[in-house]
Amino acid sequence: MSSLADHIEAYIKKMLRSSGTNSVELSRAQMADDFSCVPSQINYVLSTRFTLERGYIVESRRGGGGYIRIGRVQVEDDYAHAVRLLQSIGSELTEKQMDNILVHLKDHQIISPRELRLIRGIVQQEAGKIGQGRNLLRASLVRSLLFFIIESKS
Amino acid sequence: MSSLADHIEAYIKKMLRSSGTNSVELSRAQMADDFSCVPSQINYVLSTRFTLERGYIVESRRGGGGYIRIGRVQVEDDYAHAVRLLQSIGSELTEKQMDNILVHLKDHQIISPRELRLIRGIVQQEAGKIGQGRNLLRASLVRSLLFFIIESKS
DNA sequence: TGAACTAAGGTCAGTAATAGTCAAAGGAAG
DNA sequence: CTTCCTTTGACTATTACTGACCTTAGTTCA
Repeated sequence: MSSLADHIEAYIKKMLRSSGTNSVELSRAQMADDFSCVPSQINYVLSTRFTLERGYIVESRRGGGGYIRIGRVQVEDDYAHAVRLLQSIGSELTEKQMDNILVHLKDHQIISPRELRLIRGIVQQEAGKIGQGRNLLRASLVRSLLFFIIESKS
Repeated sequence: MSSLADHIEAYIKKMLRSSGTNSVELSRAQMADDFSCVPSQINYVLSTRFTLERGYIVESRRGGGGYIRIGRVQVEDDYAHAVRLLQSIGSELTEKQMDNILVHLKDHQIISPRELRLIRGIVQQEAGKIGQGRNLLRASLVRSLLFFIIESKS
């Protein structure tokens, strides 16, 4: 049931975890070949799953000896970083923005997968109860829940 | 007597029981096909029977390879009463009502004094940001934060 | 040295595959 | 008959995947 994009994402994350250097380099064509797909599929995965919002940096070079390098953003202090992320939440938050923040925090082990699911569930449930102002509610809810979690752990 | 929605509910619960993992994944279209109904009927069942208050988390994704995943979250007996209290929170909540609930939960050791202060602080902060609909926001915020706390402890 | 060739990677728009929303119609229990 | 729950379907939104075409960098050789 999980899509090809999911598999590619998982594979890259596994490479990242086992790299030790927080950064991996790969060949787009090679990758596409390994997964039997068109090369642009790799770009699709990168642009949907490895965004800056989610805490990843992607660099690349074309031409002979070209490459794609994927790194995780470096933070000195996870706690301070999380607080900054929280502060970056404005008064409105779309579902996609929320997801990016949650995945970012999960990938950096600031919240657990279970907490991520719970927050998503709670927000979905509450947002479903109102007609207007969902983005406003989402912002409040996510800010509060994350603040609570971070505060509880510190 | 027993409606189609009931059958679908029972079927999903049976899948959950026999899954071993406390979570099942299904395809909305497939499900609708199996029960010879329109796909949105599945949404109806999910939104009326598999709510957070009843102990379920529903996640889904659209698009190719899309899915609906239903997970179970279990609440211990100690907290069942608190959950019922949560359910009684309507769509609006005044500051006074909120305080009554928080104090009650603190007195019954469901939340700690620190958590009480934290919730009050968060709600005050968020409520201060908006002009209208404070009671609506308070209800969502308190319900969500308390649910999160209870869920995290059980 | 620079034109032509080779070897990467990037973009974008179109198609297909799912799921979600909402309001209206239907039906059963009081 | 009224009210509440169920069922339906038309319309919408999101996500995945593909292929044609574009850009950039290195290499070769007249």
